[in-house]
Amino acid sequence: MEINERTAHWTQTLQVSGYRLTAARLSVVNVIAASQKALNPMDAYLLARQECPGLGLVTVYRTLEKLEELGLVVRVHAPDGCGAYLSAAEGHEHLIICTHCQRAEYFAGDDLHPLMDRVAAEHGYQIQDHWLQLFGICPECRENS
Amino acid sequence: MEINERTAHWTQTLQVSGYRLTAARLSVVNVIAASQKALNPMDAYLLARQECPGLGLVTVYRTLEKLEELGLVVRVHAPDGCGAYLSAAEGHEHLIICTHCQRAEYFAGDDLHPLMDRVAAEHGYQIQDHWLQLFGICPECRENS
DNA sequence: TTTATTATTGAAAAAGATTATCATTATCAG
DNA sequence: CTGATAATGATAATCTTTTTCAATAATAAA
Ligand SMILES: [Mn+2]
Ligand SMILES: [Mn+2]
Ligand SMILES: [Zn+2]
Ligand SMILES: [Zn+2]
Repeated sequence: MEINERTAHWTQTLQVSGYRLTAARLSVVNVIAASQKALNPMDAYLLARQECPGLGLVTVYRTLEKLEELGLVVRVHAPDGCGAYLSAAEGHEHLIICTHCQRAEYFAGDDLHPLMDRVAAEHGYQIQDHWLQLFGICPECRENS
Repeated sequence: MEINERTAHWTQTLQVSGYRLTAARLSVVNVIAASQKALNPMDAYLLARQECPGLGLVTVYRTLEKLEELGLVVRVHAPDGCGAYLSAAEGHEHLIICTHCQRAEYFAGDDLHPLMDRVAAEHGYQIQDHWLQLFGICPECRENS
């Protein structure tokens, strides 16, 4: 999805959900929706303050909380931290994260059903969900090294 | 691996690595090595204090840090927290975690190479590592519900 | 066994990250 | 425009993890 399309979708969803559109909130939306990499609250705060100087860090936390609750962003877990947020996937996708620059991209088309069926049978678990993430070096970072 | 075997291995590894064997440290080792579920520092502290009453929470943090550095335990990431530790896998294995009781088991035999090759080709990433975790309901919890 | 070295310990303080309070302000339906 | 109230940001409060430091205990050497 394109950035403008995404911010339009997010602001509309916020509004439809009964949330008001404020300058502070929109600055956070813009920053997260446009970012190629997962941002933690402090990252987002520093970037969004360029658009909304009076912004408070608390508002960043509160906005991320709402975006997550609406399924528009997801929290990204990685070896170096689990407090960063990224635009949610479109459909069933998983992340590949660059260990150099932290750029994150989604990929689709995994089929873990055979594996899950086997594990379910062997361990007796009723499987509900799965997490899959790949880590590597992105094309840009491969060139610059 | 059996519990006694595991604690023996851990204490030996600690000693060989130049760390001293103290009552405080051993109480933490015993608790983590015996646990079926991932324990966070406070969990481990409360359990280990039964064996070592004077134990300090700081020592739990420090012991977990050393065990992780030696590859004997791993930090487990889950939707409800990323600060818990579990005995490390033997070889290449991944976790299946019960969303009811948090019991965690390893499973082997996943083969993500075809997927990783495809993603590498399509996204241009050089893939270094992967995380895979399944979530579900364990056999015991399925019965009790 | 005794001794010397020094890694380890736990209390306390400090630092970081996240959440709660609350008076003020801004949004938006009417 | 106006009124109801959601949202804001400063501040304080929590919660988790790390740092400091003097006292202690584990280990190797004598
Ligand atoms: Mn999948
Ligand atoms: Mn694997
Ligand atoms: Zn990169
Ligand atoms: Zn269970």
